[in-house]
Amino acid sequence: MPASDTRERILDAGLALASEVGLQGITIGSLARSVDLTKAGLYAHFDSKDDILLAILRAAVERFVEDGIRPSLRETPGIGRLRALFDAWLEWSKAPPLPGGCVFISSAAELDDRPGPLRDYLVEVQADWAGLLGREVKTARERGELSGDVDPRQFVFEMYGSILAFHYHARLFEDRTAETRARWAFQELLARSGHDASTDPKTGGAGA
Amino acid sequence: MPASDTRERILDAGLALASEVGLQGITIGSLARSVDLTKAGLYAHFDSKDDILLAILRAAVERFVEDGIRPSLRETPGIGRLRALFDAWLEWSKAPPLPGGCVFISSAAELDDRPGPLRDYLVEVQADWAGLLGREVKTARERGELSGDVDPRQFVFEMYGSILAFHYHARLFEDRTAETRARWAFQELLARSGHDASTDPKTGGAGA
DNA sequence: CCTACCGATCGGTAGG
DNA sequence: CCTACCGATCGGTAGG
Repeated sequence: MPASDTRERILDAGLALASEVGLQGITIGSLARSVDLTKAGLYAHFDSKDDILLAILRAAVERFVEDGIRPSLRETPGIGRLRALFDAWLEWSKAPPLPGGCVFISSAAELDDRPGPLRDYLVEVQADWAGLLGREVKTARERGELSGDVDPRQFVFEMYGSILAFHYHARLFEDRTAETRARWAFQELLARSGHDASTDPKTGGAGA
Repeated sequence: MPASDTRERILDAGLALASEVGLQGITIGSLARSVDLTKAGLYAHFDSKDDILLAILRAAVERFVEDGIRPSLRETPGIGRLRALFDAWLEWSKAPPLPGGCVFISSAAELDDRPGPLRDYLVEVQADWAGLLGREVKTARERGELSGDVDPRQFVFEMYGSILAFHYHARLFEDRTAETRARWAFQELLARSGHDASTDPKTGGAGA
């Protein structure tokens, strides 16, 4: 029971569209056209436009969990896993399985001012993500891979900084060095949090 | 010659509207209503919607230059001025003279994917800003306030990170600690760039 | 899942 | 700066 092939097709097209024009930029008409249905056809699968947008956001989350989080959880808890999560995050922000940028970052800018179920869902999802990263920082601290006085929330705040600056520089400035700079910033964050880089399995890829 | 009072009124209202619903969220009708004109009234002052949006973006830049950059330039070149610029930037991102968030950040997410004069202007303005910050980092380096191996572009990249993470956390998560975290991140950036914090005139405000 | 349609609003213009 | 209007599109629905 694939839930409905058409529904999946709609969400795929919606995800692609959202990454290009933003969630709010999606129009019932444009979405219908991109999936070769009439507008009424869409309403056979969804109740309202908001219902569609929410489903698209959920689909994006599913993909990120599948492609980014799940594989990272196979890494050893602590620094190793934290690094894998950062890499997955960066990879996703580069260009998900999508033409435009990261749907979460662009929709955050659109939604931060508009109360409603869409915003609520995004906040919930992002809080979960920040929480997961924070717990991994704690684990690394407990394992002695990070120094005892590292503040997990501050650490996660700065991880967000690297990713957001990457997204901004890569997409607006079309700056090819953005990825290297983001990795470098993360490396520096690890270093000043008491992580001994000389014990890393792989330290390459950085260098301003 | 105040250029036309009405034009100013339109831009003021447009700026406020843009910060709430985004640049692209502005509608000729909604803008006309918010300034108590008819749509045709707007076209007595502007040629097209894009013309209006561009003028709004220009008005935002003027304000930032006036309120943020200009006063900072009175500070001593180097660290002092860099700190003033960071503070002004953070202050502006908090809530400009505007209800919504920073127009440049939100419009960057909207425009990064849409070629055109609007995007071109934003890129130009942001590149100028990054350049100005970069030159100030260089000055600080030459004055011996930052260590010789600091990379100005990497430094500016990380300043962007702090501001963007602040904007994201404050607006989406409604996180009250966001400002403190951003200042802390900047302080850490200075510290690991060889700046001796003990010589600062004012070091307060940080503390995770 | 389509045809055919709803009232509202979109960006914009003619003419004054 | 307004009235009056343009064709196109918006989100959505009735009825099948």
